[in-house]
Amino acid sequence: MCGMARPRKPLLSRERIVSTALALIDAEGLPALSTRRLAAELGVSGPSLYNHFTTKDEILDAVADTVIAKVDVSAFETGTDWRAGLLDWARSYRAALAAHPHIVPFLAQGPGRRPAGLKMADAAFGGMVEAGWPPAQATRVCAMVRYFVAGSALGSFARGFVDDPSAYDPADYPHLGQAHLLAEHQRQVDEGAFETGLRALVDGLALQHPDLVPPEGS
Amino acid sequence: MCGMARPRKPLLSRERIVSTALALIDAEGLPALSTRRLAAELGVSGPSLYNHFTTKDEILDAVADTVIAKVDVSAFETGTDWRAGLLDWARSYRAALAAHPHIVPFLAQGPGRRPAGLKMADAAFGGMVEAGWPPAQATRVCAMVRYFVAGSALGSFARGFVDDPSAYDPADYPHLGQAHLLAEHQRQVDEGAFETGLRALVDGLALQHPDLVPPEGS
DNA sequence: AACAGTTAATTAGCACTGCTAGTTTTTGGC
DNA sequence: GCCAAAAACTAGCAGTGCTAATTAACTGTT
Repeated sequence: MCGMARPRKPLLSRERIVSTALALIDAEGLPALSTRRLAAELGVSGPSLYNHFTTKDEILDAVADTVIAKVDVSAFETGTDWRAGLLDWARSYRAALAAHPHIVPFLAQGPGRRPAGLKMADAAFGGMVEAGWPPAQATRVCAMVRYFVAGSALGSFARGFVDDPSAYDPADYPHLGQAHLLAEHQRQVDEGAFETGLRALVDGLALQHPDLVPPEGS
Repeated sequence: MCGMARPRKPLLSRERIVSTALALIDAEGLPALSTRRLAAELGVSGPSLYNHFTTKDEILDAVADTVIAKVDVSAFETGTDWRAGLLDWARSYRAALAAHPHIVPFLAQGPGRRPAGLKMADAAFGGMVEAGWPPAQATRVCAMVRYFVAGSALGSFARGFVDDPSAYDPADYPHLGQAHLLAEHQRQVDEGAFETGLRALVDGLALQHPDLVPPEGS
């Protein structure tokens, strides 16, 4: 009987699974990624995936890892100003999430155990310490930047505000204009909120630690 | 036939469904909330829930709403310093999420359309405008605080770091100590990271808008 | 070269999910 | 007193993640 058993050349590989999973999520959203659907996309039937991953969450972890791996932390390696390092890192971080908005909800639920996330945290932490920050405080600063970026990404990319504000009674929200309810308006706000917030965060940190701020012309 | 049809007194109500759903989530986590399980907890069989809610997500939305409804925005009503308003709001917001950590991942995915969330945003926005902030910037500031709180809550409360760091090679992360991988350490970091970050955020905003900061002794 | 063990695909199916359809009985308004 | 709505029920559908058992192709040992 020739009922396709083991093929001459493997049909699957961890890489191929991860990349088509990401493509599917990007194209149709997180809930569209079922094991059967992903397998179909790969030209393979259902449980074959479990020869390469032990669990669906493991696949998603791998996908999340490739997204985080694209975050640029090079600004910390060159020994520049820590403020520039934080700004560059945070912007690159946000950009990496913006490139794949549909996976952000999953990603936000546990950025700890994935190797790329740890590598990123390690680089940021190392850069801050090298810039003179006490380790305990450096840890806090890196954590807060991560929180801010993740929260901002969630608020922006996920299903945000409502599309039809007419269902809401403006009298219930005396200060908020109708415009606040519109998704389009929300998108514009987010752009500014992230930049403004990031700047305020870094400025505030510099204010709390004036000794760590290099003199103007250097 | 006496096969329990409509009872004399209604067994269910939206309130009772929402409160036991929240209790179940608090006790056993978000994935434990299935319609059948929740119905069993209510002494009722499965699809009866759909007489009161049209969808499971609608139930979750209602649960999330009751959580957000506990956020205290009174600091904005009294016409105090906007900095105190922001600080109090953010802390109360975080406390409300910390009280029900298991629902945070759902809550973070779309805080826009729920009435309590809108009410909260309305109060914060109104307070900032009353304190002299231009509306466009007030919107941004409120959004960034929401992002920070949500991101912080997600990073802290969700399944964070790994429990057994021995599975990781320290050589891969030269700066991070083993302690960074421990959940317990992470929890302690979060406490400080939120407060430090919040302060930095407010300080940085005050720095960007010195005209909105009242003189010291008033 | 024969054998064994691992690998990578298959199909069948289990327990569970959210939800719909249709039934039955009680309630509340005219 | 009647009739529509409300609120419970049972049965069941399509879909979910995942396991078990099967088959065939590679790989390494003797």
